[in-house]
Amino acid sequence: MGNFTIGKLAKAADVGVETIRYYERRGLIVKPPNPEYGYRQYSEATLQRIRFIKNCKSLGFTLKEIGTVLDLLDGQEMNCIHAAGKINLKISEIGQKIEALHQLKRLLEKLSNCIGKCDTKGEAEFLAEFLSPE
Amino acid sequence: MGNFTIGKLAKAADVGVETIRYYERRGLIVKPPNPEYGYRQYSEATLQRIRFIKNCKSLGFTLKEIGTVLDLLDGQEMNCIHAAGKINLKISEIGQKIEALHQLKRLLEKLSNCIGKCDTKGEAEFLAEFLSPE
DNA sequence: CTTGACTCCGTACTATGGTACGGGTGTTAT
DNA sequence: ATAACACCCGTACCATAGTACGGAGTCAAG
Repeated sequence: MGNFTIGKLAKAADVGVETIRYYERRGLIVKPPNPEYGYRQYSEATLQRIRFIKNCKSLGFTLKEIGTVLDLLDGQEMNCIHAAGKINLKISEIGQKIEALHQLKRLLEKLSNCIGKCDTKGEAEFLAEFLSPE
Repeated sequence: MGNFTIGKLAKAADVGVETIRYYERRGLIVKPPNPEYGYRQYSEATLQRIRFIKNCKSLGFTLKEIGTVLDLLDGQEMNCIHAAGKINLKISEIGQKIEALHQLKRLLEKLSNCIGKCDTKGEAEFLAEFLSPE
């Protein structure tokens, strides 16, 4: 266990084989060295990395942004103060996304309520509430 | 106030003029009717719509998804039960995104802590925590 | 009443993030 | 041992979301 060929890894992470190769080309995951004989072997850690990338992507981060976060996690950033700054920036960015999602959720909940009551409200009114929630 | 030419609107929403035209082509915003003479006039409501789209995009939604949400807000979805189902689906999707962002935030906060203490942890360890947070 | 900035519209190009293809080689199930 | 299937690698193609361009019309300041 914990050893995959590229096809197994792709299945486990639920992405295409080509996606994995693409991430290797982009430097998001390391390509295991070409073995003396047989196929490359991928580790559990790589599987986790791919899942992480998928996750972040669905949250609106680009592969480039994800790459810099991975570098931070890898401890590739040698300058500690610089790294800390980047991390804190990301943390506050994430906080903002969370807040925006909460607003969006409240908006849809309100809409759901109106539909339940067969109440009708204009779209402009809803968007106004979204943009300046009370 | 509340009346914009396309250029003013683009500036106010902080997008390109071409982006607005693109959204019109995609049907995300309505193109004001061609006036007898002169330029089209855009309303405040359109500005809000574009800001909404920008916002949702940064949260990882595609333009297609955003379109269906806008349709719901517009009350275009005639079948109430169907609409309510879609809305509730979106709401739970958003809840999941919020949870994922919280996890990611905790992960980076932990990382930030380790850096503060000049403590070092492997990337695999961090990702493992992210994927199965205690 | 002209000149410069802006709009209109169609078409073409770009960047990002993959996805598909094809020819060759390696592996495995029967 | 020989299909049938998986991997390797390079290159080409694709969808999404814009971005740029060119030629014509429009507006508004001096």
